[in-house]
Amino acid sequence: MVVQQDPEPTATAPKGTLNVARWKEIVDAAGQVFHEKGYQAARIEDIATRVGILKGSLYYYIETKEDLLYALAVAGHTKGLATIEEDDATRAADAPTRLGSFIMRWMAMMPSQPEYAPIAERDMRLLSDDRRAEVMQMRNEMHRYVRRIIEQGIAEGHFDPATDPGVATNTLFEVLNGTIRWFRPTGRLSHDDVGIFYKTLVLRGLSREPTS
Amino acid sequence: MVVQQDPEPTATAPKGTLNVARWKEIVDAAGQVFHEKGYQAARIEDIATRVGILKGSLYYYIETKEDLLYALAVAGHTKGLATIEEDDATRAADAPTRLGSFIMRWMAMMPSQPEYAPIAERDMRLLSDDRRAEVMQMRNEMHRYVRRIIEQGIAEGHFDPATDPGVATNTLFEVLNGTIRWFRPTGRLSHDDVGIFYKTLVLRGLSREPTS
DNA sequence: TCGATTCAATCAAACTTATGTTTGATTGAA
DNA sequence: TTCAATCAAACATAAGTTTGATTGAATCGA
Repeated sequence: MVVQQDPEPTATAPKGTLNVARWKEIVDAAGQVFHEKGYQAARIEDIATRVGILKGSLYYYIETKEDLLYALAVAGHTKGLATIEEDDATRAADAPTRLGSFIMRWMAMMPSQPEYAPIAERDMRLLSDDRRAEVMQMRNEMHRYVRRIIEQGIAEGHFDPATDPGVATNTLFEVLNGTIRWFRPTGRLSHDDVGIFYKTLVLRGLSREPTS
Repeated sequence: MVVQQDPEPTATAPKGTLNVARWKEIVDAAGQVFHEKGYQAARIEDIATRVGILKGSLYYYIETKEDLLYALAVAGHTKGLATIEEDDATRAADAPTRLGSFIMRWMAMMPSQPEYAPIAERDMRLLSDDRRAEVMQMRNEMHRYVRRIIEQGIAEGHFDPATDPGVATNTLFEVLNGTIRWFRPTGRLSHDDVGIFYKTLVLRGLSREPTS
């Protein structure tokens, strides 16, 4: 049975009411396993075992392994967009304030988002064309948000006018999402500490100060 | 037959002289295919076809698919370390100069290194323990190099003493290597342009200027 | 209250397919 | 004649997927 996140024309019709809690368990487990091993190396069996059922039983919830990648991608991007939309507090502020706030909010979101991990990787290529397009649209919306802040900062005179907003946006997301590749929560530093570093690095980095 | 990059105790003994040019073709092709599809999704057949032979014939050169990943990882890291060791020109300079030079040299290296791509990814996990340890050692050496420059910069008073050198090093490599995930050489900007952006971003970012 | 019925959820096992790998034959230049 | 290099075909196996049976709690009818 398929959980219909939104209407999927060709998907098998639902058999009835679902165990939504179980579905969340499964997606969480998939997020963990994908994070540890990467999407392709992760076995359906790994995920099933983590949930406590047999691999075949997973197919009561999914039609294909890719469904799990898709579910995680949508969940992660949805969370990302939600994080962006909490912007109210600084919406009217200047670009440095808005960008700093965004960085801190993004980093605050990460620790609760193991699901987010896989979407920061290149596994998106493995989604079907339709699904990838859908996810990419969400991704582009996030990028547009950051890009506009950077453009605003240039227009305001806060940021270096030599900055290419597109390049800067890509770089910022690489920095933020790259965190999952090296950060270990057991270490000395918290996500928040790292966020503060990113914030000062980026705000100074984009400023009009001479480089020396 | 296995190309012995360095003594591998348990590897099958070489059958004789190798066609070294062909071996390089194969590694290049593997680099391209891995870059496009990722290591696991890449089929041995894709690589063979690109070289113009049948997939079985590849096994004249390798023992296992992982050999190709390993060869690329070693080649990429070797190139990375070589890039670092060209440091002579700025070795005695101050940290900002050295770091800026490193960033520019690194970016100059990238376009000629499709082989480098996979090592920037998380596919290293798929190497055998021994090989991964070996590659990680090279990686750590590169990180140590950057880290020392950052520590030097703090000691000199050029860089913000609040900087955690380890975090800054990880971040810098994420920025540099993240380039391969979004950069398209067909675009308006060159690797060099991006390098200049990175350089000013990082040097300003690590400086002691207040953030405003 | 209690037997019958239903159906979500899972099991157990088989099936399928892609693809990495092996093998023995072949080619063609030196 | 040799042997590096490749072919052609078969092989092996992991892992995704399918299928039919089973379980057990909730619901229902008498």
